[in-house]
Amino acid sequence: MKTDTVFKRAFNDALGLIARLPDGAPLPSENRLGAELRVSRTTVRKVLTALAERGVVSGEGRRRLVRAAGRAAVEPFPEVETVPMAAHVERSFMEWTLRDDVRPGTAINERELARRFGVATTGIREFLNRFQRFGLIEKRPNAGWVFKGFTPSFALELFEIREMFELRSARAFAGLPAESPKWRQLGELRQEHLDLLGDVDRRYHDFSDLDSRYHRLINSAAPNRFIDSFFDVITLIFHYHYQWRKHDERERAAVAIREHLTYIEALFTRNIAIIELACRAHLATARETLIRSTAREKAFGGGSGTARAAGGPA
Amino acid sequence: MKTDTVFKRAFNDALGLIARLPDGAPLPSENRLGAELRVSRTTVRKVLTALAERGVVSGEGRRRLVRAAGRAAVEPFPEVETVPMAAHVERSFMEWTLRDDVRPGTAINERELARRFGVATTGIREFLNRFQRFGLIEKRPNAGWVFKGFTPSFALELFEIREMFELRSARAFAGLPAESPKWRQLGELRQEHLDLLGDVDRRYHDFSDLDSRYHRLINSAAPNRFIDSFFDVITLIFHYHYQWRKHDERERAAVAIREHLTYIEALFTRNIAIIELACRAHLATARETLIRSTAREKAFGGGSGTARAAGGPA
DNA sequence: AAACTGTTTTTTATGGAATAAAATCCAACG
DNA sequence: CGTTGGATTTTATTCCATAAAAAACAGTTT
Repeated sequence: MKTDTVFKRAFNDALGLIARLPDGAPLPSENRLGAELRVSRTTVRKVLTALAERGVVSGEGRRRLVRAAGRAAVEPFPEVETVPMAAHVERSFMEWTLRDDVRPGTAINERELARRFGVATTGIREFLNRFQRFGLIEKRPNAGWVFKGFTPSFALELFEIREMFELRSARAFAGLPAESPKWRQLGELRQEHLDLLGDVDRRYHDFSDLDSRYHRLINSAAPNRFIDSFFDVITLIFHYHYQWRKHDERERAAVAIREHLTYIEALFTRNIAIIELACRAHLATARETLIRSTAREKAFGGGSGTARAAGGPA
Repeated sequence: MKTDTVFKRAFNDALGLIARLPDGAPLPSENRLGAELRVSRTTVRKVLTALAERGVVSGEGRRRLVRAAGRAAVEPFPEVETVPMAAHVERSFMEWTLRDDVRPGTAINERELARRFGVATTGIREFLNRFQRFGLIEKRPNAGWVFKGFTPSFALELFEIREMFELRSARAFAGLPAESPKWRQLGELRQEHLDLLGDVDRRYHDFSDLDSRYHRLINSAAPNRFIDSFFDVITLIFHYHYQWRKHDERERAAVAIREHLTYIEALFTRNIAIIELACRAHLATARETLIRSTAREKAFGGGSGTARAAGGPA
């Protein structure tokens, strides 16, 4: 059966929305709410019914009002029930590979993962098919999947492409006309970097998101769907990687922020040679960090997961 | 239920194998047959049983013999029953978009495609999830898929990446040591090009495959999973594109072969500047061909398929 | 008429079951 | 002892059913 995470997320968001309205205020129209909550009217109506049942809104049809009295008592749905299955599976999979230190070459068993993650095999299959493009798994028809692993060669291949793409985008960015709004956005990001650097001891874990937004801005100078798609790979890898390798996290973030700032200044000069220098320097550091971490993963023992040997049929 | 295309394909291949053996010859062991037919022993045994039923082999266990008498009478399974569902869906989808001239922005309806292609919706979903990375479709959660189309911008973005990758690989190829076996392979491919050019009037449709093998050899000089994956996109697009746009096909193939030959000679010089020149020239021609064809597709009317408007929920 | 809500239809997401194919285990043969 | 074939177990593929969500349709109200 389809999960109702969409409804539950929308319900929770609606609670937040209502909290900002005064007692007795009229509710926005169903269409407006739909746009706000990013769901169809069907789901909006379901949310409204649920809110009415809990006494947070009163009235019917066009005459629905906010009831402040009920607001405090209403429990939102627990966070876990609002995450879509696809996201849950992705997260579970990445954590499985990282926590259990799954070895390169390990066979992936659909049924076992389904059991482990608490979903039907269909969900696993769908995830694996989508995830294939990330280069970490490989399909052997009629014989399952193989986990190829966070190996040093994975990191090297990833960064070879990343460097090509990033240099190309940085050059495109430098060529943007002075009146492009992207220069302003770049300035804003510079400020965000400075703010984060000033408070890096407490907020270093915010860097992952800032990093992604920065590189996304650079890429947006000359959009290309294949580059965007590749950047999804980077984002995913770094997201989980940062989450998992806590060692020296603060220090690594601080270094990266400073490199970004140099890179940003370089962009403002619009001098290609200077830009390439800053860009390459930053990517080299990032590559070293990732490679060091893959090597470490390999050196450690462990590897609990499914471990059927992986070879062709026959 | 799982299809038995693997069995049927193996059965047909086994018939071909047996045709080459003399009457009364002993059959290879089950393991050997499995390796030959590229299936598991389970399937080999199923094939052997089927062959025995049809009187093409006699005996049991280790004492199975070829019976020439029966061979001629045995019908192989029809070709269609030997193609795996995934391949069938892919082909149907590509033909659908090309033949019906599906417009950019058209919503893709899982059920309708399932009916049209004669498979369950699961098969369509799986295909779409895998196919997403090709950049021709896009998913809108809970609201289906959109066909983004063979637009000129698709062709431009495709070729921007292709050029980056191909130049990089060509440079790597030029740097291979003289004793690398790839130089010999390159020489063999040069000969194949010459052969094909000599008989291009009859064999121009063989170019698609040669093209793919040639570029794959170049890429193999410095393997990178992301480049290999991107090359799958190219291969698919060109495969169907060549199959569908028959106009000037012979002429286009002849031009491309000549460009390849120039490119190959350039590689043998190992002079980077010359190589880049030849490579860029070839890619420029290919890009023009593809762009011309996308423009044409857009100019024509038609667009029969599912045509629900594509927008976000609400 | 435009924007809204009530109702119905269509479509997607997900679990489950049945079968093909692969993998494994085991006894017998050479 | 290594290889082969027979029997069994495990796993992947595929179809189907059902609930959630979106979309379309049809009146109402302002």
